[in-house]
Amino acid sequence: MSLPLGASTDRPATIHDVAALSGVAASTVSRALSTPERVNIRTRVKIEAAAAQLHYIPNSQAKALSSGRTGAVAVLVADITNPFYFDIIRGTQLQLKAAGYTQLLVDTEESEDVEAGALEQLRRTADGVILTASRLSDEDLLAASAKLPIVTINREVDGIPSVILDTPTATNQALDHLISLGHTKIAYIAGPDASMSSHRRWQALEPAALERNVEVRKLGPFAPRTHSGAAAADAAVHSGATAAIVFNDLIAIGMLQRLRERGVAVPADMSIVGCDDIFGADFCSPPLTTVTAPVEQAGRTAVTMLLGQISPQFSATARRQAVLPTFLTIRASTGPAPLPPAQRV
Amino acid sequence: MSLPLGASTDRPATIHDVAALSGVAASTVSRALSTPERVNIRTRVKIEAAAAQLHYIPNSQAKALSSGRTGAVAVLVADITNPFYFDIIRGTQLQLKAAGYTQLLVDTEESEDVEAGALEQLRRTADGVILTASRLSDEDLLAASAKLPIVTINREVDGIPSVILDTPTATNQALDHLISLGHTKIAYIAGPDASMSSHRRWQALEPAALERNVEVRKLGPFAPRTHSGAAAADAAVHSGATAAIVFNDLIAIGMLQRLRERGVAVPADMSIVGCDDIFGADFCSPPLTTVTAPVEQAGRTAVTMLLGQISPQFSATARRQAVLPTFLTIRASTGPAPLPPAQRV
DNA sequence: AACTCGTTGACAACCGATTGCCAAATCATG
DNA sequence: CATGATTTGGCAATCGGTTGTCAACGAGTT
Repeated sequence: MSLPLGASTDRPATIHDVAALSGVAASTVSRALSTPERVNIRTRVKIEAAAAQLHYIPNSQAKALSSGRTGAVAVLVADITNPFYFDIIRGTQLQLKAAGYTQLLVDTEESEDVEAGALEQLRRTADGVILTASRLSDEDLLAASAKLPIVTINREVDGIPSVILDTPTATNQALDHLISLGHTKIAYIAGPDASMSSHRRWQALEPAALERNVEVRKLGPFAPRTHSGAAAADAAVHSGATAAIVFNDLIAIGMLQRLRERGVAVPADMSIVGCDDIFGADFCSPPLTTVTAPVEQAGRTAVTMLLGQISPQFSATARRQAVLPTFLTIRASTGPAPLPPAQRV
Repeated sequence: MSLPLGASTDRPATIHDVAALSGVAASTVSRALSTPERVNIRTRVKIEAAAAQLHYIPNSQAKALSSGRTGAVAVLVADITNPFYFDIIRGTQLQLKAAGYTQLLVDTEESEDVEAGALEQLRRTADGVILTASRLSDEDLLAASAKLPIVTINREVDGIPSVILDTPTATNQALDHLISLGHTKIAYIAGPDASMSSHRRWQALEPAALERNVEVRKLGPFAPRTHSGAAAADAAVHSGATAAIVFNDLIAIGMLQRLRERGVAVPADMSIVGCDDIFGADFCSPPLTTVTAPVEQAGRTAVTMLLGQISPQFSATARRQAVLPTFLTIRASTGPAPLPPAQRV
């Protein structure tokens, strides 16, 4: 395809140009394009022809200014370079484009301040916001949602629609998996203190461990980066655990690297379970046993919910809560517990 | 930090609210905020206080409409989920934020049509565009650049500022590396036909191979995805090559997986060199020998160039061309060429 | 042909800023 | 103290659309 040249060496056509060319008023052009059924079919055809001829593209700024709707939805992520968000971004992008919306991607740099500031800005710029792993307090979130339609992902606040990836259930599955392999001393490598997901998993894990009569110790917090994996690995080894359930794959992969450096064999000496099943989890060494979540679907679902809030035309199918199931994917980073030193000789 | 609540339960403050509160005209408020030196210091203080009290945030749509500047820069990438772009995105995001600009991220889905359409749209929405790995023809690119400031990354067109990652030099280095290991039959796994980078590398590789008297065969094209790696691996094996220089790490990692499935040992039976040094290249198995490029810096440089075009205040430092050096990172996926079958027994 | 009813299209106000132009105010100077 | 030079501040037009209001028009009915 070729860019439409020729007619448009000058400035882009406005609605007035289209009106002049088709011999009607500007308002008629506006109506013909936004509510075609309220305009005579002949006039409409004439206007559409003129618009096509001039390559007319409505100015979205002007549209937003006069109508109050921007046609944009913001997606806030904590860290653009965290592969976990790729699929969210792709999912939202896909669904938004299909509905004729534009995606505004904002990186909050894992900072509450940046997140709050962006939210305030966005109030004018976007018709709604999708918040992933928000760092804000419940009160701030509620206050923000009073001003602007919001859907959260992996964060539950009463009164705010949300999409939750049910990782706690799967981490408990992971616990059973490890127990069945003979592990009795297990570490939980926690994520940032501000992370709801990390808390929820621990809250599920702790009672489950008690019930099954195994020891699970919480270590951390650790930043969700591969290089935090070194500290996490050292902590896990030092704790005497033979297996670790890790906040996310980024840290888990970092641990894999560190353990290899230290000569700790995975899974012979220590088993590792990650979470998220990000890009790379299947080809790291050894391939990571991890909790697989339908992340892209979470993005799509969040968009659907948000659009339901924003525009009545989508609201028929609108739910306000969704819990998406996850499952344990077993690869090669988990194996039988090593024999205790006493029994070795 | 807490969201600024209280005063703003109602709609956001406008410039008129600020003007009313401080007892001046709206235009004075506008001037006080954009050209402070042209306003009496006392008035200015009064206005600033009022603005702060009302949590005034200028409406960017209105600003764009009246001033013609949107304060946004679009970054077009072929595929958001390709890790190569992560660092570009991070680099541009960083630099744009520092300059007070907003980043508009657009996924062109590797499609020329989508790219052209987006460019046309963006003409009103963004002050400039950064194009990564454009699929457009030179003519279309030039036409587009006449309407809107453009900087390209990895694409050279006369008259358009560009940032080039000098991968051809490094792939030739890779060639020498392989030759020094004894390889004489080498495959070049090509990227999409529309990719300039792939062409440039081949154009450097072919004469170099001739000169060094080794055989380099071009195979492909292959889509820049991990799953294309399977076909690429099979093609490489079938060609009889003992080493492959691969268009990018995504394909290279896919090849690694496929080769393992087929029982072809890397690097014992075949050596692999990737390109880009993406996330995962260091922890795949075996870790990938690859061409490391300063991708994030490319993003930053592109922004600097673009801003130089857009606003005179940055133009002092503006260059119009930049070629960024890359280097070969040797990991474990390359090794000595296997002995020819005849010599084995 | 007169009348009603329902459509269709034009006018104008408005969204929230920027900016050119001019008048008022300030200040320095003779 | 009057005058001119220089600031400083306000009015109003403008950006490109949307949308409420209302007049004009055409079709259908009697």
